[in-house]
Amino acid sequence: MNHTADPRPGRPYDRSRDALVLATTLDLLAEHPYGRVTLDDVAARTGRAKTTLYRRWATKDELVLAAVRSMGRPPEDGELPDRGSLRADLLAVIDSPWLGGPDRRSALFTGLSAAARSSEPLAALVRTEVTEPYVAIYRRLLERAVDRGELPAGLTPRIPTLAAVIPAMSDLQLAGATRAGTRRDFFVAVVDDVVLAAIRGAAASPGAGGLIGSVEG
Amino acid sequence: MNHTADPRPGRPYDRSRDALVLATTLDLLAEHPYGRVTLDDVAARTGRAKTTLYRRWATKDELVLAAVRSMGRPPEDGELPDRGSLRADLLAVIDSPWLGGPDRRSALFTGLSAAARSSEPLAALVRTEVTEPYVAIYRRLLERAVDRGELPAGLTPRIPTLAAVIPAMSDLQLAGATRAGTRRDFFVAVVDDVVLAAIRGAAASPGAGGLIGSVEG
DNA sequence: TAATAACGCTACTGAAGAGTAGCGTTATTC
DNA sequence: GAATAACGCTACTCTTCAGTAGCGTTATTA
Repeated sequence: MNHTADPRPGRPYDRSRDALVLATTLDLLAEHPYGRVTLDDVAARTGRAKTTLYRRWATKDELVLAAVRSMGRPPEDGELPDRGSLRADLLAVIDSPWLGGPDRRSALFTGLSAAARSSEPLAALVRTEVTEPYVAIYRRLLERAVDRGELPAGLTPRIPTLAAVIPAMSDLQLAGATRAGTRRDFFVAVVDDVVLAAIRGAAASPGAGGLIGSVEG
Repeated sequence: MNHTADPRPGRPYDRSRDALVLATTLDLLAEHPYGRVTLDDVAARTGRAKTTLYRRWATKDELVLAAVRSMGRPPEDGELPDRGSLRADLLAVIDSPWLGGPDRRSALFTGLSAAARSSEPLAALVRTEVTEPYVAIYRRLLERAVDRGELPAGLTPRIPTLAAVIPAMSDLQLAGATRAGTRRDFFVAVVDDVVLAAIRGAAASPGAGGLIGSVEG
């Protein structure tokens, strides 16, 4: 494949399973708390020796970091067609295949959230690679809705607040809500509420306002 | 104080700081992931010897268990006056002093959610001591709203789904939303959206419906 | 074929943390 | 005062896990 490979002598790196290693790291992060994801497990589940993992990534954090980077990005402008309404746009984000769709993506976010608490560089990476692109999407969708006339022009958006509820609901489990439906069901319900409220003007009291934003005066 | 104390000879247990130990355990759980809350820390922060802690609670899990039990319960029917509207009722739940109010309570739920993933008995306890009473409150509030005529009588409630979003938002941090306001601000925004949508009929598509519930036919 | 470097494997080091043993001290009952 | 048991303290055991060392094997280049 790659004819520009380095001309070093000796056996070359076998990169064929690197992607599997990264994916498995994410899988484990979605399943267990960060502290219980061990490199021995990753090695065993991917058929690589632990020492081989350390030849690529110097520390556990660097492996997780690389795994996060390998996730790709949420859908960009071009891949996010205008569905004609704010509700349809938000549902399209939810159902985008990024990270395996809404349920797996949500579980993964839960794991990353916990991992970010254990390592500041990792937290920074999660912010730039996951949070900010995600927030940018919502900002764009709200601009569209304003352009469309669905939302008032004077809207002060509360993007991070909105973004917080859509991608991740780690406490669904705490509330036993998983038995009442999938995570996707939950997100759809939120979207239904949020959009209807925004369009009809949720801001009952000044300063409060709904998740999407508030309108001054 | 207690004249019915056991008549055993020897130095009696000094219970004076037991409550402090339990409270400190919860504080640490709100601050760090479960795996990084150590009994050495609890001992140091409470001025007790680690061995003394083990004379009361046989394992770390039992300590956490006792701490959860010591939290008390969310406000019961009698302590939850009818505020006249669903919105006011929900805000009253949010602002109840249980567990130190909305922000601390939310942080604590985040910690408990993580802890519950590490221990099945602990998960069961969190369900019965935290989740179920909390869910019962929402059920009661929705019944009131139906009685009041605010919500339609044929409502199929989605209580666990609603309960999931109100008490805990561990991923606010992931989305950087904490900088945009307190956790309480977030909950209030959710309530504003959810209530407005429920009252005006959010269920745009059958089967979907908002967080509060859907109406058949 | 010689040199090189990745491979898997086994075995290790070192740190952290749950849980325990033992001891001298202190508060209580009889 | 004697017996008892909790107290704080130090020091330990045991387990888990991040990270490393060394070795025989294998894939590659020159």
